[in-house]
Amino acid sequence: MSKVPKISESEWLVMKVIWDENPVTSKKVVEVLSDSTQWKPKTIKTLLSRLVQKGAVGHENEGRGYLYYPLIEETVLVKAESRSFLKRVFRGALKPMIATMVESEDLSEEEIEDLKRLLSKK
Amino acid sequence: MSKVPKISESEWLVMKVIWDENPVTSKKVVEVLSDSTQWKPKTIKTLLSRLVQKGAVGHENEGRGYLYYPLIEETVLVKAESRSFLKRVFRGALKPMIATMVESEDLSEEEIEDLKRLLSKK
DNA sequence: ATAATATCCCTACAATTGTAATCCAATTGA
DNA sequence: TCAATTGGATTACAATTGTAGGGATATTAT
Repeated sequence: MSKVPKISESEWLVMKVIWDENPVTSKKVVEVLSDSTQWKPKTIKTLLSRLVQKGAVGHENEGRGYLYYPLIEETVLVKAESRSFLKRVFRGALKPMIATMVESEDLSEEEIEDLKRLLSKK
Repeated sequence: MSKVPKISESEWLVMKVIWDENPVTSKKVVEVLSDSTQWKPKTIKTLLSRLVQKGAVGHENEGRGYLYYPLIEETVLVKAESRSFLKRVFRGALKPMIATMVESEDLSEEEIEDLKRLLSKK
């Protein structure tokens, strides 16, 4: 049944880099995240190790270090998180959730059309 | 600017009871949550205290105990959480989020119609 | 060849979270 | 009236999280 590990807020940022750059060295992860965070390289290494421990990330040798790659697909984690969020915040009710989001965030004309089309297909 | 406090997973369950039953005694909160969780009354008391500390809940005297009431509106907390979720999991992109949710959750005919109408109004 | 550097592994340490138990005062039931 | 119960305050304690530092080792620059 392969449980999905819990990924913390900070770990999510690291996962995103790993999904985007797959496979990737820690050096590269540090580079990418140094743009969007204030984290010290050591902090990023710690997060990487924790993700490995959690089974979310794997690695193979590449010279002196590792090449990291995801062991969990982004879509799988995204779905698990979405479901948990939906349950926690909206008591599981999808419609109010979408309504809230659509009200409070911005959508372009085109996106609205796309979504309507998507709904029609259901 | 009144920052929105961070409410943990378990605390959310308590908040929902407080919003629903506002105002409410701890006894009542315990009653309601005993149906949906395995928590001991003491655990629920702890969560209540933490919510008070965080400024999410207030109380006034009522006999030997307190009457608890929310200090933060549900919509405010819901919006804050939604935004943070959207950013963390979907990199802030609303359309993919809705697409994912619509794909993986169930919506009735009617809900789909409602949503289309809602989108049309935007 | 040495010194500087980069990687990993291990350790650190406070705050938050989950999950209560203990202690004390007030209330209530016998 | 005296004991049992209940509610709140305080304390507990391990796991997770945020945020690194230190040490060992390999690599690279001089």
